[in-house]
Amino acid sequence: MSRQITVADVARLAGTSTAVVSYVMNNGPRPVAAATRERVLAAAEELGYRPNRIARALRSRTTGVVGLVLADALNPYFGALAGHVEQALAGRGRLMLIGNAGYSADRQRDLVERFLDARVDGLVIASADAGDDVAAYARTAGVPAVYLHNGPVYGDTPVVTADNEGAVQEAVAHLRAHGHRDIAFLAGPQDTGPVGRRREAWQEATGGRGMLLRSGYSRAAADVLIRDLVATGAVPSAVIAATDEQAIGLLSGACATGLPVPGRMGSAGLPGPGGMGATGLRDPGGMAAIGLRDPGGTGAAGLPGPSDAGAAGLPVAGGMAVIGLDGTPDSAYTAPSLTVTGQPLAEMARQAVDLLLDGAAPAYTPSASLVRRRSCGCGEG
Amino acid sequence: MSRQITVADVARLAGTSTAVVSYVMNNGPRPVAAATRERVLAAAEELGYRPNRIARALRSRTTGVVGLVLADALNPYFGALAGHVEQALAGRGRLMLIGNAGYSADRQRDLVERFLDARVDGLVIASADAGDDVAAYARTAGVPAVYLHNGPVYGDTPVVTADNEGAVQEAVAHLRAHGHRDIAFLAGPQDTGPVGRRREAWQEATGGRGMLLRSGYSRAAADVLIRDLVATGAVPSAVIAATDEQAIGLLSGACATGLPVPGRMGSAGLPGPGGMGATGLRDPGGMAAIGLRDPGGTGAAGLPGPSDAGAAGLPVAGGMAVIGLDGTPDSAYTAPSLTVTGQPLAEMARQAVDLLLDGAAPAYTPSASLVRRRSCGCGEG
DNA sequence: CTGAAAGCGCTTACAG
DNA sequence: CTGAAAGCGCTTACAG
Repeated sequence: MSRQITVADVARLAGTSTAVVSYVMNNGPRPVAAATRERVLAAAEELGYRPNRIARALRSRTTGVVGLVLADALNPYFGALAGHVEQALAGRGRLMLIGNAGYSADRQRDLVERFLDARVDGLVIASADAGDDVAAYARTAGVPAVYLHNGPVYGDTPVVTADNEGAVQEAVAHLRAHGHRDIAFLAGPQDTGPVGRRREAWQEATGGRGMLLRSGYSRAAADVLIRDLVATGAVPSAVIAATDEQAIGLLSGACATGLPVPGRMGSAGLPGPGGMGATGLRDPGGMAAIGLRDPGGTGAAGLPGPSDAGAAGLPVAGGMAVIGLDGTPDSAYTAPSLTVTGQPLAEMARQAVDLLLDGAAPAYTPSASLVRRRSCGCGEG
Repeated sequence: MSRQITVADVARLAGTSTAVVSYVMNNGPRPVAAATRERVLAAAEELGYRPNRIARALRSRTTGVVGLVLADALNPYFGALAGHVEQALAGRGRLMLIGNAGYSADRQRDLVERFLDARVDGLVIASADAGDDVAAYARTAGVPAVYLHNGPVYGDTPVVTADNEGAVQEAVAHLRAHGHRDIAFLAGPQDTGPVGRRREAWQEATGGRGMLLRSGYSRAAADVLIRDLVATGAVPSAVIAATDEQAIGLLSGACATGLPVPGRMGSAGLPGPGGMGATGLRDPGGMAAIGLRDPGGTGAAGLPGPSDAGAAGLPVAGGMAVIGLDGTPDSAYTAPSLTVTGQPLAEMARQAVDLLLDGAAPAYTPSASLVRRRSCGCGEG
């Protein structure tokens, strides 16, 4: 390839100065006569001139790049969030550097350092529970930062989140409408952050009735948890999972152990809409009906199957309704389809980007509205 | 914040020149006396000096940033791939710019232009079927590029992919071992790229027996497809889905319509391991046994349930075994758990990065090995 | 409205 | 092994 085309080349061909070329390319900060402008544009076009963003960045101290730090790049919730942030940034002419902290506070800190070194114009932190106030640290270095999804309780960095409390209230009310009285909550291992706020909202809405369950945030962790509960016969009749990942793990473990979701099986036992949809609303008395599952015979495979749990004669026999609180795209195509309170991820991403770039405080907290599908006991989907 | 610390500040404090500071910070290209080196390091430490990467980039024409173009950032397969590329890049001290083409050739082209403007040191293209040879275009501008997962058939840009043919052969052999003779294949809307190679491998391995199905690459598309098939009674007894997304959509639609996966139901009808695992291998005669599903009663909900399809008297009644060909992390926690040929995404990402940075041709095509779970008819998982 | 020139913070021949 | 100086390609006071 030949030498790079520079402002000097364009200026020469247009018969003007480099300053004017710059004014034209950037639409400012000085006005340029229309005729001159045309000549410059024509020259740039003819030469195939592309401004060197690195040189511009060095001189103007702005790179047009924003860094995104993700708690867990492999988690579809954060993955979807990243996609929306990239979109919002692209709409504002910015490029996005991405880094995965993998739930490590050290790695998160390290990532922030590297982004600062790369002279990003700003930082979006989509963090998990742990870690120190890296956004405040970034501001020390003169780089604006916002938290998305979750931020430290103290400190004055703005945080963009969905309406966690409202989401939980909707979920609780909906399960109540299905006749559940005791509604369990599946939280994280420890829960500061949004999961904690969701748990508190659940406690408030239910008066502390119902089990508090905990597992890691992975599908695997929730899968193991529900298998254990099935084995001990302590399965709740309804559970709100703090995250979709956990809800999906619940569904997976339930399927593997033969625990029906959402509700009790019809006598023929098929988990199709015929068997479940028609009996979606339970007897509102509260105690889940004890359904007959696996009446002999087929449970002989030796795995801890449904018959084992059923034989214990515990409430598990009625099955388990599940609601997830994230509303990731994945949740629509689980088996059964997952009822969620859908967080408006695109809107949250847009708010975070506007906040970062304009300092515009979000006008409202985007609300998460209930998406009724099958796992709660509704017949749809 | 105060003025930035520069090489000049460090040089002054260390009593040396800026050239020597640079030599120390970069370990070259000239040697530095140990004593001088110590003084420079101490001065840098004392001042909290952080090299300005923008200035370095302008001068040395290398940014330490690599761009990743993704066909679809919201697809977990590409999401997982992105995570691994970021990891591999971080291991080599590089930062990653990410961009989402959203299956649009135009947007992909645009992204490449912007990354080139940002002076990335290299480009990794994880593209879908469509689009022109953007990697060749990048090389025109002097920027190396590699394809990951998929690349154009012609042209001399290196492509890193998994062993698609081997994966399909394994999947076919495994379904045969389960007693299936006619094995369907779910391809994309059109299939150049890896999906096409997978389809061809299927055709070769099965001699063209079995249905060729097509749907979009989303879960939703495969979900709709299987619902249609159930409605018309044309459900294959075994299907290999070109992508995990499609396989998951199949599972979802199957659950919604009451179509059992993987196989025929035991008489008690529970999809637990007891009902399925014990009868995992079908009668090897070939024709799937027609199981009795939903023997009256519960199918009355009005939705197109299993009884509707079953009443048509077609092979669907035996249920459907499913295998996915990607092996994304998601696939382990579907309901039922999805049997896949697991692509070694981390290894592929590493190969692509090494190839890009060192020009080192991969020593081998990473093979995709079968992960047996439940959806194929195995009792595990 | 336009031009000549300084300077962003580095790296790198070049000369010693 | 070290130093003085040019120069990467822009933007931006400053002077006209």
